[in-house]
Amino acid sequence: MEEEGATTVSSRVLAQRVGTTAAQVRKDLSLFGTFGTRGLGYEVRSLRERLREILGLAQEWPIALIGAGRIGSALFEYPNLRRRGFEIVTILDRDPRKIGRSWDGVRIRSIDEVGEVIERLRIKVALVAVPASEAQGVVDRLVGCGIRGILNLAPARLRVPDGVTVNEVDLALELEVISYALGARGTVPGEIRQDVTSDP
Amino acid sequence: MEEEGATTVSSRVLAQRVGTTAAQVRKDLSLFGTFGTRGLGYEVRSLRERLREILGLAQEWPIALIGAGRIGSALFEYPNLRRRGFEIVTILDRDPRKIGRSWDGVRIRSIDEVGEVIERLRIKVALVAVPASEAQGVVDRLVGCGIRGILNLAPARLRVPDGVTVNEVDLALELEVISYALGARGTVPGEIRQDVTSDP
DNA sequence: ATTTGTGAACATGTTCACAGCT
DNA sequence: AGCTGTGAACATGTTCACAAAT
Repeated sequence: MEEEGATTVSSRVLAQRVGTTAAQVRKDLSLFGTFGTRGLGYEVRSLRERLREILGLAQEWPIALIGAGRIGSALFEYPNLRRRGFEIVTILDRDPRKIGRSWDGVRIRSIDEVGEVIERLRIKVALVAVPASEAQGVVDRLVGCGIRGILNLAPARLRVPDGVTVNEVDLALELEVISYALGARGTVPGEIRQDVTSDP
Repeated sequence: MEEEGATTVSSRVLAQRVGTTAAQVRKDLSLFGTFGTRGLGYEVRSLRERLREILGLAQEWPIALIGAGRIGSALFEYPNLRRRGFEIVTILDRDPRKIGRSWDGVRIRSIDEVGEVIERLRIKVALVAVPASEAQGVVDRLVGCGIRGILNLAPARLRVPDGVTVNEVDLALELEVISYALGARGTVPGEIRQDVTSDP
């Protein structure tokens, strides 16, 4: 909206863009403080900036990519990560044939170097794209080296100590959700809503 | 559990495996019917079978992959989809250099053939892996041809008519969730819980 | 006139705790 | 004795509706 030249925006318009209600937007924002001006709405630039801070996105996040297979490669090339402030700064694998190669200037290192690299590059977050059977072992090493957040693409349920955040993305599971939604049950509660209800 | 030879399982054990509580498991199951035997628990094989039916997973789902780029390629090679009952049976792209090639015996076709292919192969679900700028256009065509479910990997908010299910996977967003969780706020409400609470 | 921020009302989701069955 | 299925109690999340601010 900033790029579109908008200087101010109401909860109603925000809600429309995002697929929720105006009241919801206001209540959600209110949990973090007071952002708007009554009668006017929210100042786009300052709202954006405050939200970036709340979400921890004011900084760039250096990311370790674990697994230089096909999925790892697709992730590495995925331009959206960088655009959104996440930069893959190291790639780790255990296959000797891959170690030593570079992707776009980023060297693929041995997983054994994980401790050294993570410390040197101050990495806190890792993208795990290894086979499911290796995922828990890799994650244990990562956590041991001080990684605090993990985005896991392997279809494996990971066990991590308190204080480490894991986010799982399982594409087969997402397809299963669609499968259920298409069942002979009509519209399913909990389905993604695309329609906007707004204040009366 | 079936492979492990278990013939019967309690809500408590199911809950542990899945990261929730025994009461939650029982309540959730009860919404779909009555599956267990008091005093004994659930019969593994029959529970599995009933759940497969409820989720619509008793059948194989033929899937159309839209976009033969890097992400599309990674998805196509991803063995887990097939293992979980989803088989990519056609690949559509608009790049003439890709059309006509085959991946592992599956021909890449022009997106213009979408209607014909979807009908012939009885495809109801598509995996959209095209650039964000093209996503809405592609989805409109898919919906026009009778696709009922879409798993969207492009970071674009899609508008679809009622009766079509869309599921969005946005990796940058998942990293943002981690970014927020790592903020100086301690443990965050809504975070994935790994600890199991069970009935007393 | 317009729009926020927020208690209060309402709705949905989770846990408790126990009767009822094996 | 052990475990399910489920109302009732409790907790969390959403919407309403309006006073306060510009």
